[in-house]
Amino acid sequence: MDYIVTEHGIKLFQNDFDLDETLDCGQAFRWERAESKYKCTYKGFFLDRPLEISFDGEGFIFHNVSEEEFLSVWADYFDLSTDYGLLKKQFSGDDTLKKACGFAGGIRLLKQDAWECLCSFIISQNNNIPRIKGIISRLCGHYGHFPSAAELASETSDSLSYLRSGFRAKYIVDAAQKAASGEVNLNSISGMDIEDARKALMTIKGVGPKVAECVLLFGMHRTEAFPVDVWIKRVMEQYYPQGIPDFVRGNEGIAQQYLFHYIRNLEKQPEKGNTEENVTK
DNA sequence: TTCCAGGCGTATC
DNA sequence: GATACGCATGGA
Repeated sequence: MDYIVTEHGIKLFQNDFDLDETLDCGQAFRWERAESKYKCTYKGFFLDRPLEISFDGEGFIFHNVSEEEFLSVWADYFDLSTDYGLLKKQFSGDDTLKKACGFAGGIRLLKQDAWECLCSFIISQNNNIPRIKGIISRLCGHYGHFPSAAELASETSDSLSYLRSGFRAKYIVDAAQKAASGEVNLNSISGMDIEDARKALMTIKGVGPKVAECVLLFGMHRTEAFPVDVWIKRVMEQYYPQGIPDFVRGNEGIAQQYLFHYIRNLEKQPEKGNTEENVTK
């Protein structure tokens, strides 16, 4: 790890890392881009620990962070011990993945908290990213932090109406009650065989295959987890009718992140000739 | 107005 | 086990 300690905090020199691509790609929902004198700044949280992080054109500044905190918290959260350059090199044996890595090669997989991740992806179902962020923001605003399972276990869908989370409120309550009672033990699930882990997570109401996979990938860093949402379904149909190539095995989830970002952007800004813009009116 | 969003529960066959 | 449908909310 290449970093220096400065009077403002830590300055990290890191390849394969882009703040927009990592913090605003739909894997985490509590990071906001902030105005600053730097090229790019984000403010957000891991658990109850706040962070302001900037890119100044050459390095990543972890504002007012001690070396001890950087090494024990943030280096792990940003998965700095994984060589994403090497992974991308491996992925580039496949044409589509090569393009995806070239498009958003600065994505890193955040090692998030399992409980926050479970709540967040329950909220994400049949929803869009701005609204997911809004609901989570109202939730944290209400408690002053991201509420624990124990805190949410005594809520009801009525008492959570201020979230405007719709039909998902009852699912949040069920997840909180099961996690708080120990009926669902996120800590032990994280170490289970992945099939057993999926089943255990799916005993929660509102947790199906997609949400379970997201919790495994983003909240338990199980990089072999492969969430299939509407976007990835399109990728699979269009590019991988035979399935994801074998050499990706073990890192399907990381490949998924590159593909997700790639396909979403392709459809947002379609290349010329690939649209229906010019059909007869 | 209608459609859609990082899906899932339920009913029905 | 497969498939169809409703679901809360809000932005486009």
